[in-house]
Amino acid sequence: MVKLRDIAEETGYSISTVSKALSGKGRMSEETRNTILSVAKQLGYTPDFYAKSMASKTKILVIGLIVPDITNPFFAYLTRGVERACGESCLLVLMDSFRSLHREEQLIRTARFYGVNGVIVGNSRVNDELINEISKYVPVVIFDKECKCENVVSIVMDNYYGAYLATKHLVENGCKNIVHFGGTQELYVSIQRAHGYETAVKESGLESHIARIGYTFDDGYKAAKKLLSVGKTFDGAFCMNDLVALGVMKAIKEEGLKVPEDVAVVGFDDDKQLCEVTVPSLSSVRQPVEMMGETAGKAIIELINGHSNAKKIIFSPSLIVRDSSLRGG
Amino acid sequence: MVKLRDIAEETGYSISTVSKALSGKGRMSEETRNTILSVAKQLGYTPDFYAKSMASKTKILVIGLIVPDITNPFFAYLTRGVERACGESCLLVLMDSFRSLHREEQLIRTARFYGVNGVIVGNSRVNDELINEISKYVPVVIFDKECKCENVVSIVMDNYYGAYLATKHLVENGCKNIVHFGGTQELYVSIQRAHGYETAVKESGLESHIARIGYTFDDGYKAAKKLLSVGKTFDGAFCMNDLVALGVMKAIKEEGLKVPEDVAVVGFDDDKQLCEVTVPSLSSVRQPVEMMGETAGKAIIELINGHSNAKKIIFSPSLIVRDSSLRGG
DNA sequence: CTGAAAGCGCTAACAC
DNA sequence: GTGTTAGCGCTTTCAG
Repeated sequence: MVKLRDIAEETGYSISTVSKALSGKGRMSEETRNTILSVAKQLGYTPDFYAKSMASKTKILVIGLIVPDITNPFFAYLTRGVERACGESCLLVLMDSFRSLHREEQLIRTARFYGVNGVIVGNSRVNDELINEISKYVPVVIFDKECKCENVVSIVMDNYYGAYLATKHLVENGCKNIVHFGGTQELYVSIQRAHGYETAVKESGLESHIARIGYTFDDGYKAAKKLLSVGKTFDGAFCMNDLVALGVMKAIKEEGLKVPEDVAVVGFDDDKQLCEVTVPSLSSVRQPVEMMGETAGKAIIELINGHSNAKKIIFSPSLIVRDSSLRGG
Repeated sequence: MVKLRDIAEETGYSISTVSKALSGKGRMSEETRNTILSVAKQLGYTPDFYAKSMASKTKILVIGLIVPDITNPFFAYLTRGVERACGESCLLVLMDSFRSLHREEQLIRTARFYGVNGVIVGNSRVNDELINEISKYVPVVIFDKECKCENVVSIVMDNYYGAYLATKHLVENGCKNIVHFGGTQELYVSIQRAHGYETAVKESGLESHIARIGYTFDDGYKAAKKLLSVGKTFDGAFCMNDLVALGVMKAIKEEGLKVPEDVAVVGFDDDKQLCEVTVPSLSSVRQPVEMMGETAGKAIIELINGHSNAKKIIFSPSLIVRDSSLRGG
């Protein structure tokens, strides 16, 4: 690697003069500067980032982002939001746990050793102690989890309200018999969504029926198929996520029923790619993921800079109505 | 920030002893080590990554990955592949150009200033000169582009062959009148795919009909709609990508035709989420994106370590047959 | 306008 | 076993 000393030797100037010429800081004759610049270029000089960071007071911010799966659109959008917040002034180190809890813990635990000034944890299943522990060393922003630690801000979505919105919408579209195809019980967001659904259903004087299934297309398909096969009919379906909703829709169609005429369907997540591409297009509860990511980025930067103002930021979902739930009249 | 000196002062040992205790390198009494370790913990010591990297011979590798859009599944999978190659020993700095050519150039040009030891450019529209220029400073791996520079390895997909495969498959399923819903002419991959299609069609004694459209669901929908509305019928459609294919399928259904009975459809990219979720499920040409990413990661590591063996690595696509193109008999 | 010297926080020979 | 010393490559006073 060519370094300042090489340029200094080549030009006959001192290292510090070269440094100044390159950084444009000190005052010097045009000639000197030009000579140095051209020699630097000619030699193919690249400043040593580490040496630079160490010597100068003002270091560039490095943000670590830990996600369970970058191929999941949710986290891809989250990442993009964080990137927006980074702008030109921060580096983003991406760490993927490949859905392994063990690896996620490992990453959270070791991130601070890699020059990372702050860590954003997307949707963690990790226990609070660990977060608590590492937040002593480095600021943390975390998704879908509350944490009372000093250096932690939580970013959460009002899942309850999203579910409530979706269910009410089904009611307003004339559904009398709404099934919730929900997630497993251990996940916090599942519980919240189920809760929102129940509230809305009861408020409307209807009965609640929750199918605890899972998160895949297949889960939705099988559950709906089963229900329909035993003659259990329904005219509305509020689903855990878009994939489940599509599975449910497939089952409905196979039984000769029509969406939304016979059964109105609403999903969750508003994966655009998915929702707008199916026939009929799928209504869904939209989480402002990218904005949440951007907020997370800004929050971590503020934490790093020492003026953290928030502890918890709550985002509201909105309902995107498409064809799958819209009944004329 | 607490540093080695603080621990040294607190324990009464010297800085170097502390360093050795923490790194586990030197030999010393258990007692000394334990004292140091516990004081370090108590003080909340985190090693300075930059100082460490600079002082030690063996630095951790940092790979820069430049993508146009992380929310595009293609690049998400690419990223994941690179991450796999990184393992525990490399850091991945993700840089998103947000589809701005200007920003992409900027990123390519400045990446080397951020402690990045090698750069992977996913699908660049940037001209060769720039690549040429920066490859003098830092090793580069680039997608869908050939480059004869010293420090560059190219990773390419055989788009021609993929298109050929898909078209042949349609022919074998009895299609006599196959339309190619293709991309714009300026993109290299579009040209290649169109070429593969033409070869297959001519080989089979059929006529070629290429609709140069674009890359979205809407593009596909409108183009197919238009064709069908002027009475131009076809019984096979090979589409630029999966989104276009879904658009085409929608148009076909709206005209009262059935897929695959009346028109067989094949997409490109094999976006699983999309292909398996539609009715009928969509046949598609699969690019081994994640593996390509992993290969890219390995290649850049090899380049950085000085033993680059390859200049160009070509991947073959495969055809994933689902319901949209499968005719009984 | 230019250079000498100190120091960023850490590692690694080499002495004691 | 433990401490001394000399850097890593750069920035930044402070002299000249």
